[in-house]
Order: sequence, then C-alpha cells, then structure tokens
Amino acid sequence: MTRWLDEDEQRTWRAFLAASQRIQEDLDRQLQRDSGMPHAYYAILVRLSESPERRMRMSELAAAANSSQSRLSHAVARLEERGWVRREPCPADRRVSWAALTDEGFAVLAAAAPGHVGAVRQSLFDRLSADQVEQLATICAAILREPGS
Amino acid sequence: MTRWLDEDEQRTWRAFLAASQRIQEDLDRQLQRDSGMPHAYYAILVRLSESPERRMRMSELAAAANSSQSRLSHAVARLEERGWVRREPCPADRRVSWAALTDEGFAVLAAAAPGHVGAVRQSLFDRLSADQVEQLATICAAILREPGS
DNA sequence: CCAGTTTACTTGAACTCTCAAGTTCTACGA
DNA sequence: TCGTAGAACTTGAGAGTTCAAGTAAACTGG
Repeated sequence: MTRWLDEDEQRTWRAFLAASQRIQEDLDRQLQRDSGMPHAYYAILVRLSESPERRMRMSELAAAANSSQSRLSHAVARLEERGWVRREPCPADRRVSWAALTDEGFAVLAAAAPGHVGAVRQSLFDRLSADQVEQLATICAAILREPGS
Repeated sequence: MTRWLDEDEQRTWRAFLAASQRIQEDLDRQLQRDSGMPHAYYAILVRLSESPERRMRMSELAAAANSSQSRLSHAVARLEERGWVRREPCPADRRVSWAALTDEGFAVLAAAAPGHVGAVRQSLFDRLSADQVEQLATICAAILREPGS
C-alpha cells in the first residue's frame, strides 16, 4: 500500500538531504573553527541581539531560534558559563526567566558575524541565481506551512 | 567590507534553515519512535541494501551515506551490536573492512521503510507542486556542485 | 478557595557526533 | 629493499542533543 518514491523523487530527496546536511556542516565547522561555537549557539546570540534590550524569555527564544526548550536550557547554561549570556528572573511571573546578551556576548557575536555571512554566501547564495533564490524562498515557506492549510 | 545579507536574503536564509532543520527533525523523530534508530543509521542500512551482495567498503559507505569515516565507524559499531550489520575483513587489502547487511538488518529496514517514506512525503513532497520539486532538484544540485565550477 | 491542570523551565542519563590522535597496512621511490 | 608517505579505519574524550521525568509557579472551575 506504500506509495514509494519514484526515481525522480528519490534523486531529488537525496540531493535535498545531501545539500542541507552539507550546508549545516559547513556552517557548523566554520563557526566552531573561527569562533568556538556551534551554529545553534550563534543563532541564539543573534536572536537575543535583535530583541529589545537584547533579552528574551526562554520560551520565546527557543521558538525564535528553532530550538527545543531543553536544548535551549542546556545551551544557555553553557553560554552563561562563558559569560556571553546572563539569566534574569522575571518579577511578574516567577516561572519565567529572561536570557540577556552580555556586552561580551555581543562583542563575540559581532566578531563572528562577518565570517559566518561569508560562509552563508559561499555555501548558498553565491551558487544560486536570483530566480532560484526566490523559488527557494517559496519552497521553504511551503515546507513550513502548518499541515492543515 | 562585509557584504551583509539584505532583508530578502535574510528571510530566505532563515526559512531555509528552519525548513531543513524541521525536515531533519521530523524524520529523526519518526524513525527513532517507530524503528528505534536515528536517520543516519537508516541511511546506512539503505545504502548497504542497494549494494551488490548488500555490502560495501567502509569508506565507500561513508561517502554514499554522507557520513564522515569516524561517524560511520561508530555507527557501524552500534549496528553490529544490534546484529543488523556485520563487519568482514577484506583479503585483498587488509586495511579495508566490509560492512555487510545481515538478514535481520534487512528485515528491520524493510519494516522501517514504509513509515519513513510516509514521513518524507508528508514533510516534503506533499507540500510542493511538481514544478517546485523540479526547481528544488536543480537548486540542490547547484548547492552540491564543487566550488570550482 | 483550593484541588487539579497547565505553563515554564530544568535536570540527568543515554546517545550521537566531532576532532585529533593512533594503528595497521600498502605503495612508492631511491 | 628499506624507509617514508599515504590510505583505511578505529578509538577516546569532549560536546551537543534528545527524551522522559521533575520542580515550581500560575491558572481555573466547581
């Protein structure tokens, strides 16, 4: 009863897997090598830096950075050890805690950003035409659309 | 001097990251839940099953399954413990070892495949038009093309 | 108003992955 | 033919991720 993938679908699927894994690995390696952090940590710092007062509630931050709460919790623990992020209690709701980017964290992020953007261009945008970039945006939006729509 | 991403690029980039991470995680979760293995292990079993005599040299297998040698080595060790894969020495070159899919491994793979294909359709193909699938294939090929071309 | 549920977050253990180093073995050139 | 380079694979330690369970605080309906 299974609808197997036909040959074209098979090829597309494997290319997609290989391409997305390759990009993830390239970025991870570049950031780890040049800035001593995995890409997931970089994403966290970026979201914080874009937020008003450079701080967010843990659960918002998790959603914004495509992370599970557990992953975020562990990650922020490490980032705190390095002095890049600080946790602050929320007076209004004591279940909540804020994660705030420290000045040192911001400096580290600023130093990491150019190399990271370079890697993104090199692994993705430099390889695609303007049309393809637009197509990719549409495709990714479709993938992310909720099931019931 | 850095060429930052403009707003469109930024959006596309984040959508791509979110989409590819989402797919990876969906597949990993589905396989882990229903078949007790991560997607990387599934990929290894698939490549072996497609190979003549259902066996491959470790280094070929690593390349075929988008894995580093070290990762593959660890993975095959686990798969061997479960009795799904067997290592065999190569008489011609004693540095080489073959990884062979056992009958039990093949059975496990056969049992896992329908659910996996279902997840692939659900997370990718069911969400895209035929045109988009074709566009995606072209885009992924471009991403994978070697730098010097 | 208070028992039960839900929300927010943390924790620990098991597992996978990465990186660097180590072990064998083959190949090659002088 | 010997020594050095390179290839194939393994290993161990360190780090990140996941899952399930746990804590604590805030709701909510009878």
